[in-house]
Amino acid sequence: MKNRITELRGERDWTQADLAQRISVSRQTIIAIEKGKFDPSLPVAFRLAKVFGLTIEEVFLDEQ
Amino acid sequence: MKNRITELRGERDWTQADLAQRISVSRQTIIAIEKGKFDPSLPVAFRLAKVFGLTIEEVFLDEQ
DNA sequence: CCGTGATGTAAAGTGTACTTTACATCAGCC
DNA sequence: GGCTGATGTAAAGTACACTTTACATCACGG
Repeated sequence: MKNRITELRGERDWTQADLAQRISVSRQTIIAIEKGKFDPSLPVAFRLAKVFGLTIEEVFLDEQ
Repeated sequence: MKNRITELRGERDWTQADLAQRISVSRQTIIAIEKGKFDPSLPVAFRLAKVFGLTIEEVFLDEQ
């Protein structure tokens, strides 16, 4: 499942460590999600959408 | 994380087995999610929202 | 009654989300 | 050249999402 996290994070000039702290996960988790190593859990997905002020559907691409 | 799955499934007169089949998970997974035993993964959450014709935010309640 | 369908519980196993720690690389700066 | 910050990789461990199988309960129709 693709996502726009690297892009959205860049727009806000946040480092991976910044974002990790904002949503209470480790930096490794951010790296893994950005690199597509795995999908976040639903609660983490909600926190990511919220921190960017977007909906989950706007952050994660449902490529069917 | 609360969800409206039991309610939405009921409105459509689908059994747990029906819904499980439609989104390609086991019936146990539906039971566990309805009973709040755990949250679905993001891909399963997307499939649930899609099968109900709603957004993830409309199916899952982000109680902060 | 008895059978059937829908819902539920339990347990054991597999895979994945997430953590912590440690180290590598690369760019920019002084 | 050496320091620092940002990004990345790797590995080991924990917690949780999901599966399969098996069995219990309860409502309903015949």
